[in-house]
Amino acid sequence: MTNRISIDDIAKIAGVSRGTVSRAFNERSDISKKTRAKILEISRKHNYFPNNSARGLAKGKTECIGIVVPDLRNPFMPEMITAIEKAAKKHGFSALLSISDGNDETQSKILTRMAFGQVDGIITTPCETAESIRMLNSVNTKIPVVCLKNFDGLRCSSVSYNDRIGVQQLLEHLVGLGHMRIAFVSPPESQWTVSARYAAYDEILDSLKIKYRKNYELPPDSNPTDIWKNVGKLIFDSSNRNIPTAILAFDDIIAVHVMKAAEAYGKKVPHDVSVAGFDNISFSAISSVPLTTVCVNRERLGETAMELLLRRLKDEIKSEELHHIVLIPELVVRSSTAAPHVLRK
Amino acid sequence: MTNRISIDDIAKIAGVSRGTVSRAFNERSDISKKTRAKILEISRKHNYFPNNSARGLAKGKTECIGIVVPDLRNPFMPEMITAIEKAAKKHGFSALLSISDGNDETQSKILTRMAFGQVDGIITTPCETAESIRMLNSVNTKIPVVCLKNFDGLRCSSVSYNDRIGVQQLLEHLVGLGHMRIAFVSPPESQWTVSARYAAYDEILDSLKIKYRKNYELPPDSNPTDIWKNVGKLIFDSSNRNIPTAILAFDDIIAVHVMKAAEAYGKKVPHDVSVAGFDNISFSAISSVPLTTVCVNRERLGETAMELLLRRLKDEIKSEELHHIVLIPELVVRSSTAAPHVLRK
DNA sequence: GCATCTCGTCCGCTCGGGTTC
DNA sequence: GGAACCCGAGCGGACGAGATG
Repeated sequence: MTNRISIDDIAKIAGVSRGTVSRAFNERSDISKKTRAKILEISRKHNYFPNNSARGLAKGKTECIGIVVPDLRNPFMPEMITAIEKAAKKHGFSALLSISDGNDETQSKILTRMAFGQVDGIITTPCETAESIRMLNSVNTKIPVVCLKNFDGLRCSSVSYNDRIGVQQLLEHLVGLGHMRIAFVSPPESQWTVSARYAAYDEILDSLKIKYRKNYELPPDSNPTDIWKNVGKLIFDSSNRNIPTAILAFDDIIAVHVMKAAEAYGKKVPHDVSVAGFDNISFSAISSVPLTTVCVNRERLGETAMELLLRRLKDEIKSEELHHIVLIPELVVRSSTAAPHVLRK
Repeated sequence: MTNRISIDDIAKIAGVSRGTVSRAFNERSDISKKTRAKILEISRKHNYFPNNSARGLAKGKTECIGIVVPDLRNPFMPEMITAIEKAAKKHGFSALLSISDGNDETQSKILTRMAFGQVDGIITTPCETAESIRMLNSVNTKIPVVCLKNFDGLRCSSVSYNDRIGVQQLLEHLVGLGHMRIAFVSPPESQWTVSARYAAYDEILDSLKIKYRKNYELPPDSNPTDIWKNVGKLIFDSSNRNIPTAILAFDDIIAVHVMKAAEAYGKKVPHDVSVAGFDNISFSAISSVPLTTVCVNRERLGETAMELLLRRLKDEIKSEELHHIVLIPELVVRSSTAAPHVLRK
């Protein structure tokens, strides 16, 4: 740090006191427009800007929020983060991004550091372990935490979207097309969201008086680019006598793998099998067969989370007061779903 | 901030001075193992951790780096960011992520704030305007800046990869397969990287004694999911008498659109037209026809950028000393390229 | 003389009571 | 009696000279 020029230097140059310079930068009322303009001009000329740490220390806030996510592999995350960062910036906040790797301990270290003066509040897609929940609840008593998921034991506000309605829209769409054998394909790691969507799948088919159930669970060891091979073996293998006519994938990524697997086994989508996903990631619109899926508005998700956080920061909401906001997803019908082949003959 | 417990409280409880507590947390030598252990234990019990702003102010550093990128739409970015954040974390740094939207002014505000005590150094994919360059050069005299691109006028260290070699590998691959009519498809916005790749395309074909040149430039107004429609009109329209047998796309995303367009016009990839991309984003391995592309190792890119930054931070490198590290990409041959149809008859 | 710890100063800024015209 | 400004006390920790055993 050469070039160090501080508030005192500017004060001296402007011929005012330190406090006045401070007031100029903090948009406070008790300063004349003229003085303020002059000070800002001088600051610009001398390339001065108030030091962030000092300001943070004196104010007891950082104007910075923390974003903690397990990884960025699913395009959903970057889109989500973009929205959060945008909303944060709009309110004068910066965003500290930290990747937990889905690891309890890593997450714990990140949260500790964040909670002690690194950020004013946290938006996170947390790990689902008991230890993680304990930690989040504890951090939430210190600085506000908004989770992008909501599950048992978590005592933090949350913004999420309604999995059940998403699943319902997709299933009703498929059943409406005439499908009676709809399978569910779930990812290797079992998370809360997976169970939630499966439960919805089960119950909604129930309400639609459909008996068929089939849950294909992907093996955990698969190489991310080879998932479709396992999908193929699991579902389309010729020895499988009871192939579903439609497949509800846990998310769009898996759906793409399902389509690829189908193709590899000579099945046409949607002619031989319909496929639907979840999330509407940008790629699903341009996949070889554009994917029918369910869309949650990331912009709104991000904005809502940020707004919830802001209200806690402004003390409009107390830490004991938990808010759970649930957004409604929308069905996006594309070409990967159609009436089952048998019906069309 | 309720719950506020400071270094003084811990000192009092432990029966030592403030300085000793500080030393316990800073791994300094002049403190006995026993005292240190005791202090850390007490801190843990009382849920204490040194305040980040105060520490930053006293030390004159934040242990935080800034990452500034135009957007996260291309999956390349999140992968890049993941690598940087990982490397940063490894060295005890947090990462502040800021999205510039490719906008000069936004970038400028971000950099100003970052340069004044918000972070210790910056890794960025900068805008390419004159104003942006001026700003970066100026910021770089205050805190170290490492760019993930390198272009004229920029006086910052950089880590990038060799576009020319990437293009060369792809072209030699295509020409080796027998292609004589290879077109280049470039994105709407014209950036430095586009010209660099086009220049490489031109010169390398020259050196391979191939005359054919064709640059399809995508219109700027296209909806991100509809790019392929424009590609189709541009390239595969039946009135186009001189359709190339192979297409070199600026990046994988465009390549995917090219493949989709080809399909829409009844052309089979690679039977009727070969397609190659750039970047090897995760999706290109699972697109309907897996894409031939060129791969740069993000892990290395991120790590290298972080290491370069660290050396500046440790004063091993002076700000006047510019380092430009150029990584070599690797060819990844998949199924989207093959010998041209005519040859195979 | 050495390991270990204490003390006072400083980092750069905000804030609010007090002062000035 | 305001509007505009000054002043001094923190904010929580780092650090180095000096004290203690």
